[in-house]
Amino acid sequence: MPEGHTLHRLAAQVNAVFSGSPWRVSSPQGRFAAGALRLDAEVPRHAEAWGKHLFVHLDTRIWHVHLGLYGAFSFRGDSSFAAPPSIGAPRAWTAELRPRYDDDGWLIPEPPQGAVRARVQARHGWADLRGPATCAVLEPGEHALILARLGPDPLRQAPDTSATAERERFLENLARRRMSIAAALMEQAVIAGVGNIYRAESLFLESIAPETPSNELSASRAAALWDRLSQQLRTGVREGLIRTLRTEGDRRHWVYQHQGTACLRCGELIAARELQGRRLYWCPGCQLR
DNA sequence: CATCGATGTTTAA
DNA sequence: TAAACCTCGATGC
Repeated sequence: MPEGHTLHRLAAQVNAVFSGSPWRVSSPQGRFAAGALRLDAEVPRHAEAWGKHLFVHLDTRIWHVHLGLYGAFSFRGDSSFAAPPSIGAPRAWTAELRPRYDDDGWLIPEPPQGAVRARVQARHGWADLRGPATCAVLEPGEHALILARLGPDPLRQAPDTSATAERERFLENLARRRMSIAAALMEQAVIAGVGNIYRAESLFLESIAPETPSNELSASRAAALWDRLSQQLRTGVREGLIRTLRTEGDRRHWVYQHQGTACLRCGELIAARELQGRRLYWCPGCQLR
């Protein structure tokens, strides 16, 4: 699940269950032992997402997490710990917890299962982080450096404000590149938070051929693409999954992972090919140059 | 038990 | 362009 919507959801969840109170941080796996010690000594104040990055601001330090392709947080706790089982890559379902408490009144967590890079505990529950691409305590200045390399994030813009500076930045970023629009949308410096599913689904719904050179897309179509992605990401945050297709059944996408089947709009067979190491999906009938 | 693939990114060649 | 990295669930023998 880790496209931008997942990280914004995760930030909200971390704020809901951790921000403002002391926590206990450990690294059962051991690979984040030194970092965990530094985080354990401070209070988490505020979590925020920028594109696919999560930052948790503590008193003086910042915890940086990037889930990569298959990282995930799993949450467990007693009835007052309101959290979904997992945010990130799909994880196995676990049985209901029988809460027991220590002498300080803190919930006693279960022994960690598998490779838990970081465990953060609150009084009534905890979260386990597995498989992140990045899990680090930032040095001064690193936060700003990471943000400087990110393009505009549609989820950090007020919705329904039509001509915004953020959207203008996106149009400028596209106009400056000769690569295909399909390649450009995956560049986090062009637009932050878009991944393989949103790329495929936004280009399909805007009827844009993926190989169209980024700088040949008209300003009006580029603006419509931003608005489309903005709306899709917002739906993703609201629903907790990527649904770009409204149907009665379980199908959630128009083209993503539907190669070889008939396009629901025009009947042409949906195509797929490898582009820079990722699968690209599109409808050759709807997405003409 | 082995292999593969996944909503990602960086580094090396 | 390819490989490396982070982890685990699904699939295949």
